[in-house]
Amino acid sequence: MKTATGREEREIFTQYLVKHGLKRSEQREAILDTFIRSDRHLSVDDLLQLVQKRRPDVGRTTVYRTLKLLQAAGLASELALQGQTRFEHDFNKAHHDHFICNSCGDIFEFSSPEIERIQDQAAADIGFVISGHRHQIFGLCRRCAARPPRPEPRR
Amino acid sequence: MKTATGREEREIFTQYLVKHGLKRSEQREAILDTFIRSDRHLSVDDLLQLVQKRRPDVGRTTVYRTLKLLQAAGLASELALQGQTRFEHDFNKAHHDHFICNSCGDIFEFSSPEIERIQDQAAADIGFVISGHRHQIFGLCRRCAARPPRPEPRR
DNA sequence: GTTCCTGCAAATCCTTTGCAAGTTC
DNA sequence: GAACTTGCAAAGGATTTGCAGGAAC
Repeated sequence: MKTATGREEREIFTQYLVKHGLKRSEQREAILDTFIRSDRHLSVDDLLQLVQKRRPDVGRTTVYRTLKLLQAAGLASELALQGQTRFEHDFNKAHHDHFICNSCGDIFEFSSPEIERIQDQAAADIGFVISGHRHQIFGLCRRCAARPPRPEPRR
Repeated sequence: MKTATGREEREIFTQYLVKHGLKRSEQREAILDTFIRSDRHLSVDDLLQLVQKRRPDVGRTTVYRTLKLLQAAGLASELALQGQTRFEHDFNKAHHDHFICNSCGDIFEFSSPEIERIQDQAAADIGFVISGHRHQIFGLCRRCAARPPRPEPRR
């Protein structure tokens, strides 16, 4: 269970706005708040719908724009995932990797310092300076793997 | 240096077509051939331009359609890369990971059995059945890292 | 001859941009 | 009041689809 106060995130966002001469707004706060409360990996539409439950007047455009801000502030990061673009929290999160179920779409996270170490070494070998990484592992989650496979996996 | 005969790939593709009641065509062959010869990570446009050098009459639509076939046949795979979609060979290639230079866009590959092992273990822990993975590491390649950093990293 | 392929143009999807009206500072 | 935000609608870019003519089987 997570407390989801998001106090720190809110502070970071405010600082980011101030630092860049931007202004707060109810929409931005509603979006950040909704984003923080949800600990899932959301598409733009998911987030839009959640926000609109609270404030039906928030437009899709503003969600796009605010997500850009959240990324710039280091609070969110984009996850390009087989056609779908999703966003996840990027605050106080260790580098982590994703297990993505091809059947139900669920995403599980895991992190491994050992993998970090190996890739740092490999990077050093070729003189590459790492700034970030993205590791997606596809397959079937326990639940879906247990189910009998569909006759034709439909692309 | 690679021989780039692509004999095996061609066979696989032919078998795929036959199995699915599809037909061969000059365009498809030209596209497959061009794809095989290039061992880079291509965008649809890159591939289109290369193919058109040989056959100017090949349309973009056909490239899209043929790439879908190549994916279905297990010969190509899509690489979603910060806005850009690219395709790479997916035949006889060990699982591998990518270093992607944020500055020049170059892609370096590396593979690590040890990373494979770790992720297999992590998957087993949660009952996840792996079918594939995609690992992208962003940063600066040796050449670009050596250059003095730009004043404002522009978003 | 039937079925599949192709290229074009149009349609679609996702995301960004221009702009007039509303907010924040 | 000046500068920033917003939502809408329009624009943009990438990919897909409908269709008539052409090619493969």
